[in-house]
This record gives sequence, structure tokens and C-alpha cells, in this order.
Amino acid sequence: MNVGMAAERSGLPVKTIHYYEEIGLVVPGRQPNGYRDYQVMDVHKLRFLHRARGLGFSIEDCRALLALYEDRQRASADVKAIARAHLEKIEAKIGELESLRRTLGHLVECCEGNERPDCPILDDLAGG
Amino acid sequence: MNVGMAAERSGLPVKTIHYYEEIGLVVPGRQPNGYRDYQVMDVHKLRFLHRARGLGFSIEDCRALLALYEDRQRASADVKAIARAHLEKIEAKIGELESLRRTLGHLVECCEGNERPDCPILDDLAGG
DNA sequence: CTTGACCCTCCAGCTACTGGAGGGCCTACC
DNA sequence: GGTAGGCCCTCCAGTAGCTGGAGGGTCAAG
Repeated sequence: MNVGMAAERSGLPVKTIHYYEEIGLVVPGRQPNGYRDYQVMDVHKLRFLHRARGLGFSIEDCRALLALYEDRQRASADVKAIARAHLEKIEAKIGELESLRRTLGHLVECCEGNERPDCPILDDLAGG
Repeated sequence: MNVGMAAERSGLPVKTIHYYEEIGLVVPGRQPNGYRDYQVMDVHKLRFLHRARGLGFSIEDCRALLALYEDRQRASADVKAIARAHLEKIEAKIGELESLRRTLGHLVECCEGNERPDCPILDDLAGG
């Protein structure tokens, strides 16, 4: 199957699929005319990547997950370790953003937002 | 003052200060020997950038905020608009990450994490 | 006169794509 | 047979915001 069809079935843009091939994630065969030739299993892997990236896993996480996905012998603990590490990163990021939201929200509330030049937001940025 | 001192006083790495010069955010004068020469006001601006970047404002937001910071006539509403737009982006990002956390947290809980190959995480990635 | 700390410029790389140029292939229609 | 449009190819450059390194110059102390 051509790359356009693989894109449609996996939900990934063609350019992204090219990129995944370039970095060795999913490398299809080629048709006699040079066009990429995707098998059903390749499309499964692309969909897997689509979903995993959507959950915020990094490319390197995805590479590891894909290897585990293809390894019928792997222990579920290996997968869980990657997922849990990622979950921790997400939680840290949420904590960070919430702290930002508090600070910035406070500043926005304090600012009159009128024609006058007095602005607690700039004052904070300058002085903090 | 040399870039090293500006770095120390602003809290930014030297490389970052170079970069901010390259993109025209804070452009210092030069000493006769070619070294960068930072004034007190430049350091204020660098600290301003340090704080604003720490609050997650993009470089282009920072450029706008810095222009407003230098403009004694500006209305506080202009600043507030940028801050509020940024706040909305932060809130959207938090919402996204929380949804990720729920999904991923659920998967991690469901996974036995043992020596066996059955793994709901991979099953979800493959089938979702 | 040498050591070490600082400074300079320029280039490459990171993440994960995205867009475009400039071309080939393939099918259908006139 | 010619052409229009849609697909495909490779290669290069750019995005954000730095970061690291190479290869060199400058300066103060001992």
C-alpha cells in the first residue's frame, strides 16, 4: 500500500510517516517504481505510534514501547516502568504549570487593564 | 560590564544572553577590545526576560512585553491582554495534561507489572 | 612567561516535525 | 498522443530556544 493510504489508515500525516522512516521507527519496503510499500503490520505500528505520541510519549519512549510491542516475550513490568516514568514527568509538568497559573492569574487579576500605564504585571516582571 | 557579570546579575547563562542579543532582544555596546559591554538597564532587561521566560512567556511575547516595559506611555490593558492570552494557553495545556494523566494513570493501574507478557498498556496503544 | 579565567565568532545539534522546490509516475479523458 | 491532476520521490531549510564545542584572542596574577 502507498504512503497516502498508510497515512489515512494510521491517522498520521505523510510527512510524519516519512520522518518515522528516516529515524528508523517504521521502515517499509519499496515497490518497483520506488514508492513506499506498507504492509498491514506497518500500519498497526503507525497507529500505535500515533496513539503513543498522542499520550505524550517521547519518540525514544515510543521506540522502546514499539520494541516491547514486537517482543512477544517481554514482561509487562518493562512497559509499566516506561509508562510510570512518563506519568511522573506529566505530573511534574502539571505541577509546574499550576504554579504558573497561580502566579500569572494573580498578576492578571491585580492589573487594572485600562488606559493608564501603571501595571502590576510589568512591575512584577521587572522586580521579581 | 562584561557578559559574565551580566549573567551573574541576571541569572541567565552567558550562552542565553548571546542568543538574546542575536535575536535583538538585548543588544549591548562593545568595549574597545570587542567584549560586550552591559549597562545597568541591560541587566534589568535581562532579569525581566529571565522572569518572563520562567513564567512561560514565549520569546515573541517577551519581545512585546519588553517593548511595553520600555514604553512609559503604554496602557496596562496591552500588557494584560498578552498575559491573559498566555494564561489561557497555560490553562489549556493543564487540561490536556490532566486528561493524559487520567488515561495513562488508568493504564498503569491496570497493568500487573510482572514477568508475564500480558500488558493492558500495549493493548491499548495497539488497539486505541 | 606561563597559567587560567575570561572573552570572541562560527558551526552543529537537540525535538519532532513541517513546508517547499523541483522533479517523476500514473490514470483518465479528449 | 497529449495533457491535466493527483499522487509519489528526494533534498534542503526552517520552526523554538537554546546548548555545546572548536579554535582562537585577551587579560591579570604569580
